Order: sequence, then C-alpha cells, then structure tokens
Amino acid sequence: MASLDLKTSRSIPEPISRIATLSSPCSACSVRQLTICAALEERELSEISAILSRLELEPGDPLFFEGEPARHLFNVTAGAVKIYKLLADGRRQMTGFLFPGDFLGLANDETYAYSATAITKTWVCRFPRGKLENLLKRFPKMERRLFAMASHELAVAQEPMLLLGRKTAREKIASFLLMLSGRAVRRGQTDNPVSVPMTRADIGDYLGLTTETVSRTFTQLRQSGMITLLPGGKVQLNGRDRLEEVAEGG
Amino acid sequence: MASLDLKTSRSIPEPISRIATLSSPCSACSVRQLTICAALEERELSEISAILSRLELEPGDPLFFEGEPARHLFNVTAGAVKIYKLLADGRRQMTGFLFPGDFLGLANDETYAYSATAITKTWVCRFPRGKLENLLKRFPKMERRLFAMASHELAVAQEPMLLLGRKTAREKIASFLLMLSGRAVRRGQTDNPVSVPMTRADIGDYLGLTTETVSRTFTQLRQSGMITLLPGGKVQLNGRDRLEEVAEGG
DNA sequence: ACAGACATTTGATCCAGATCAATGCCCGCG
DNA sequence: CGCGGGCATTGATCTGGATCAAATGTCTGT
Repeated sequence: MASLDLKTSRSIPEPISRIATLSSPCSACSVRQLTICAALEERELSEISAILSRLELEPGDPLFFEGEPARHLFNVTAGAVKIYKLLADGRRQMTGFLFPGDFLGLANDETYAYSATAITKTWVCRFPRGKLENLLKRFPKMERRLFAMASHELAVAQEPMLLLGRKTAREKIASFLLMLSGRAVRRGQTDNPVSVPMTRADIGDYLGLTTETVSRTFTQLRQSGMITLLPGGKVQLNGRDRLEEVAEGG
Repeated sequence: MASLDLKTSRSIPEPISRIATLSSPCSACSVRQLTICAALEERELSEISAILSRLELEPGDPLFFEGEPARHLFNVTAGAVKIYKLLADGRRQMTGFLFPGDFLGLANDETYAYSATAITKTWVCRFPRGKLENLLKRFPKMERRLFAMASHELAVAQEPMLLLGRKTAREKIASFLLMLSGRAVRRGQTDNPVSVPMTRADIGDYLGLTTETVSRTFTQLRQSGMITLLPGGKVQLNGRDRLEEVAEGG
C-alpha cells in the first residue's frame, strides 16, 4: 500500500531541506509576537535561539510523518504547511493548514498524530523536544504561554468539525475563504485579496469534497459575483458580509 | 431564532442541578488517576477539594452554553456529557462526548467555544476558573499535568475530522462504536457490551448523518451479525477485528 | 395499567455531490 | 519555441444518504 510505504520509509534525517545559513536573530523575528516566543526577555531569547534550527523547505517537502517518533516541535515563520491523516486505502483527510506564527508537533504519546508537508517555500524553526522541555521547566512564563496557545487551539479545534459535518459545499467553501482571510488578518497580512496557496485537491481533502466539486463551487461563487479569482492563487472577496451569509446557510 | 434564545436566556445560576450534599473526599475519587487531580499529594488534594463544587445533573441539564463567559472548568466523574455547536438555522454539530475522567471548559478567550449538556444522570466537579488558576501557579506539577492533558487532547482532536470528512455511513458507525469501546477500556469499564447512552439523533449530529441513516446503519450491522443490540442502550460487538475492517473501509 | 411524549425503525423518493471522462491551462525545461 | 506534466475546469451520469412519511417501540409519570 503506497500510503504505508510513505509512512515507514520516508523518514527525514535532513533531506531536501537545508539548514538556513543566515541565522537571523529571534529579536528580529516577524512572527514572534504571535507564537511561543512572545514576551521573552533578551536572555531567554538567546537561549531559545541556541537550541533551534532554522529550516528552509521547498513545496512538497515533508516535515514529518504520522506515527514517527515526535522528536521535534516546529514553528512556522514563513510560508504554509498542510497537516493530514491517511486511511489505509489512501483516502486523505487534511486536518489543518498552518501559517506563520502557528506551531505544530505537540504530541504527548511520543509519536506524531499526523503528517506535515510544506505547501509553498516555507521557513520553520525546529526545536528538539527534550531541550525545549528543559527550557520550559526553567522559564515558567514560556510554559504558561505554550499552555495558553494549546488551550486556545483546543477551543477552536471544534470549528473544522462544524465545517465538515453539517455544511453544504457552497457553505464550506465560503467559510473556508473567510477563515483564510481572518487568519491572514490576525498575522498582520492583507486580508482581502486572500492568498490560497493550496491546490483544489488539498482544499477538497480538508472540506470533505472532491477536487471537481471544489472547482465547480469556486466557479459558481465567481459567477454570482461574490469572489474574483486572481492570478497567483489569490482570491478577492467581493463583500465579506454576503459571503458570511452564504457561509451560515443564507 | 430558537438557538439564540437558548444561548442568551438560559444561563445557569444553579438550576435543576443541585450541589451534591455528600462531599465524598477526592482521595476516594474513582477517576482521579485519569484526570487533572492525578498524582497530587494529600495536602494538594484538600486544597483542590476546597475550591470545587460537586454537581449532580439530570439528563438534559445544561452545563453551559457557547458564548457564555467561561467562569468554570468541569471534570466529569460519572455519567456522560455531550458538547456541540449550533449553526444559525439550528443545524447542530456535536463536537464530542465526554465520560468520567474527561474535563471540559478550557477556553482562553473568556467565553465557552461550545455548549455542554448532560446525557444521562451525571456528576461533575466544577472549578471556578480564577481560583483554579491560582492553584495552578502554586502547584506547577498540576499545571504540567493539565498541559499534558491539553496537548494530548489536541493531538487526538484530529481523529473526529477523519471520521467526518472521508468515511461512509457504515465506516462512521463502526468507527464510532470502536471509539466508545476503546474509551471505556481506558477508564476501566467493560469494553464489550459497550454502553451507548446517547440518542440516534446525537450520534447523527456527531457523525454528520441523519437519525434515519444512523438507525438504518445499525440495523444493517446487526443483520450482518457484527453487532447485537441489547436493552438499555448497550451494544455487543461480535468480533472487534471485523468491525475494525469495516471502520477502515474493508 | 394506561396515556402521552419521544425515540427508533422502516419504506419510498429525491438530489447534492461523487464518479467517470475530456479538455484546457500554465509553467518549467530541453 | 515546442513539449510534457501537473493542476483546473467543465460535462454527463450515477448513487449514498437526505428528505418526507408513517408505523412501532419504549420510557415516565400518574
């Protein structure tokens, strides 16, 4: 089974990805306020900096696979990452898309609960699990921060279920675009021509739809004037309120 | 809109639920090992005990509603609780079922992200948020425990998405029964005639199916000999391996 | 024991989205 | 500049589960 091969054979020692040569200091990090490194003192930052590696990933590069020993935590600083689970027969459920400021790799039972792959050219900070845990013990402020982020994640983890279980294709796509837009705002990027870096198939695997249905629904929204498809994977939202109405079943 | 009325008007001061009169000591708690109170010393237990209320809930009693200020955390000690979100038009997405040892109410932005209702007669321990946070600051061990539980929850939060997005009705029901069974084992209850305390409608709202389809699928699994429906909401699994095959698309 | 309110089951029909099948588009590369 | 390989779009058809409808089962309280 192809999926199994993927999982077991393709571990990543240090493959296509390269350790970034220029190690820009954390103090200059543009997403620091959003993530685990927020609100740290100079001294703490330098200790963090000492244990992390900065990786540069090409589109399609894996970060890790479901079931592998969870040796690292990651923090996305630029680009986009998809996380997903596979069924035995190859069906794929995308479980999330991650953008700058998001972290991934939390797992308490020693192995990753999902696979992660870069969608675009992506930069991440990689923390060895053990070393990070030691740091956390010494910096309770940071542990508290990580806990707060985890409980926030947990609270919003329900959202995608609402999307999947009870919405029509039209509602799903509208909600999805609004979600991308909302997240772009939160990290200080432009929210309106919203960037949609993933493929139609990826979106389908996230929303529980086929590629064809995703495509048709985009077309339908375009024809009714609610969105405009721009080159380079950008989508312009013509009237957020109308889309919101659609998203809720209007 | 009925759903809005629900949310705004029906707060719970101390409604149908009553504060349990007999305050059995935490040291005798049967689910302590499973939850946030695990691995605490006698002294810490008594401090915890001092800030919590033990509530007894009847089937249908609300614990809280989505959007309310999140003033409490809860720990289920007996019974079963359902948590869910509503769409504006009344469609409901069940986002989880909670059993003894599970906790709920984590929310970092001050309001609950979902509603919670007792399914059966249920006992919970209720912790005032602020007081609990103070305790956590003084007992790092406990905070660490809560963090570990949260990151575990986060890691498994992806599972339901796999259920919803990419499985057929048959696969969903089979997976659901296996999940209930697995969770029963983990808290030391009998796993085979598995207890299914929720209604067909609740199950449907969890799996993204209608009541009718849930019922039909149960019938179908019964007719093919894989399960036996016992009185009192119990389901006997005849051959876990066969069910597992079905759950994965066999 | 009985009435009433729900929950469950079963049947008949319908439709949103899946599936099967082409075609078009775009970009990187020899 | 033309070729090849993904991705996206569009069309035709099929189907799993929704919807509509009704009968049956099962608790609860009196």
